[in-house]
Amino acid sequence: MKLNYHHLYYFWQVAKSGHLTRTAEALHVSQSSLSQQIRQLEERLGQALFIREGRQLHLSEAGRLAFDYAETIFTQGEELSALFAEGGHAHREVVRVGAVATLSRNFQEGFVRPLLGRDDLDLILQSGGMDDLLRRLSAHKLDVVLSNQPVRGDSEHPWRSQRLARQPVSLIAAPHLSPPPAFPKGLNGHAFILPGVENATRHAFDQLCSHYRLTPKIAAEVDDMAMMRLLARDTQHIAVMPPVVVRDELHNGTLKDYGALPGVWEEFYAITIQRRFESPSLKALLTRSGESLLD
Amino acid sequence: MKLNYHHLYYFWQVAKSGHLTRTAEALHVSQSSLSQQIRQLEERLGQALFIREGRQLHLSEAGRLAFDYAETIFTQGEELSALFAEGGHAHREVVRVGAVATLSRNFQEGFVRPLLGRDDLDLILQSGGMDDLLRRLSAHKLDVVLSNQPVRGDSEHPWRSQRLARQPVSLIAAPHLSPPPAFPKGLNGHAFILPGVENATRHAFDQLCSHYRLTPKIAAEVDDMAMMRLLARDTQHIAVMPPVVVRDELHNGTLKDYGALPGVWEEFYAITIQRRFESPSLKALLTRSGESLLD
DNA sequence: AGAATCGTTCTTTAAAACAGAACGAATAGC
DNA sequence: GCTATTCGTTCTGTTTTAAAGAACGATTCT
Repeated sequence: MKLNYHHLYYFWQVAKSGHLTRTAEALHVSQSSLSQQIRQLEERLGQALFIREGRQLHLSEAGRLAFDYAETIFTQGEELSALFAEGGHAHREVVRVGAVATLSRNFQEGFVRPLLGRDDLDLILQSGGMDDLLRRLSAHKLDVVLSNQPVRGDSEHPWRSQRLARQPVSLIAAPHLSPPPAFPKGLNGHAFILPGVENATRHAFDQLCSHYRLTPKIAAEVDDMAMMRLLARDTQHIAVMPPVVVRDELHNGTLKDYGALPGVWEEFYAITIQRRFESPSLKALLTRSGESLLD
Repeated sequence: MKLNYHHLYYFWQVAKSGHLTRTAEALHVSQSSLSQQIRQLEERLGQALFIREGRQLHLSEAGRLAFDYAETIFTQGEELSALFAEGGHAHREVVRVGAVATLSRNFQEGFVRPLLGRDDLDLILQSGGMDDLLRRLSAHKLDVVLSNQPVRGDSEHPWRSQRLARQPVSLIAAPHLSPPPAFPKGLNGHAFILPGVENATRHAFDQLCSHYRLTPKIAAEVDDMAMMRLLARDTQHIAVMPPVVVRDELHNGTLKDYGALPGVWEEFYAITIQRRFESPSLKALLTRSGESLLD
């Protein structure tokens, strides 16, 4: 015997207002019909949802419980309804990508590039904090989140982290620096622009320094890759970052790559929710080889 | 013209399996009936949900969209159904409290104390990280989250942060310490056990030190209040924390309160979701005066 | 006390969900 | 390449469910 969602809907409406008659008028049904169907729902669930006090209806504890569920159920339903109501035009395919704000813009662009030429779909790009993005992912407001670190999912939030690419991390600074910084010696006398301590790349860099007993001077700690790019360009300090971030500057000679750090990688992850039906375009994005994302 | 949830349910079931006939058998309805009602849903929404290729059904883009909504809708519905199915016994009132793991246990206990004696309700206490707890709050898995810092809600997540109490923060250490630590002088030569930098109390403490030009030695940074309690008890360092955390030790003389820090407070917040129907017991908890929570 | 309000119950009527048969198109077997 | 089978759709009539209306009882207001 299945749960009758129309009965639940009526219950939800009546519970919201607290009045049976008024709700009946609002829904254009008779109060008798409302009353009956709510009673049927109660019989189906095996418990009273309302406590009848005189001619007033109060939610029982079971009713409060059911109301909470009904709230999310029909909020979703009305959202769906509204989605199809607007315009009524056919739904185009849409891919919604979230990216942590600190991620390289070039990488983001590389990721979505195959979608840019297509006029048969809408691309939505949002940036934000990790927490915020994951919440939107859980709420099905995003299809994928790009991040530089994986997240482990649990039963409640079945996230899947998939490494898209890894990128060597280099010493990057103005050209013609003297003495030219070289790893591991030849770093003395230079100051560094580093990713913040939260960053996995920073962690790897610190370990590397510790191994070679280096204590580099830190000029700045920067989380945002776009910001780091600016600082590298406008100071004489050495930035530790993936070359992809400053691809343009390396190309036109504004900046110079002084060599990759051994064993240090910036990694890029795509975080998705396990869905039964993935958008085919998104699926294609995720199964590409990592290299094509970074050139 | 309202959305027909039973049609949506059939659509969901068929979309899951991809086969109309098999689904019809599983649901004990005729395939003609299924086919008809899915068609009615498509007419209602104004778009095809399935693309008929030969005798196969594939989800259209609109169908993918609808399927996502249906998934959350009917997952909720089945959860509700299961909840009432088990036992069938009357639902007792339940209050589910989440507390950030680093929060003082004594405070937590003080908060829920009025509920402990009552055998007409179930109390569920969960601890975890802030993100995790807020997610559970949003999913209606928790009724309230206790934290030492407020969160600002937004339209998507209408969280309400309510300050329950504020508590002076003291210098706490072993008794008979010489020289006895006193604020602001007399802190030299002592090492401190402090809350982590994320903590609002730590921030206030740092500002205070900066104002008096003190640079205290830091022996340890600890986020968890229970851990801090242990360290204060088992070392000769000075812990900066609210006395409520070590109420028992202060009482039996294991530890001593060397005085409150001016203007530094540990604050306690209750974070709730704006709900139409609050549990009356929870409501009572939240409207108590702050003092009764801390003694 | 009397009138009005509100939810429930009973009976009848309208609407829907449903099943079965016929149909057409696509796949599978020979 | 033909036939048998599978699978979704459409049309018809039947059954089930939802809805409306009237009568009722209880509560609240004046």
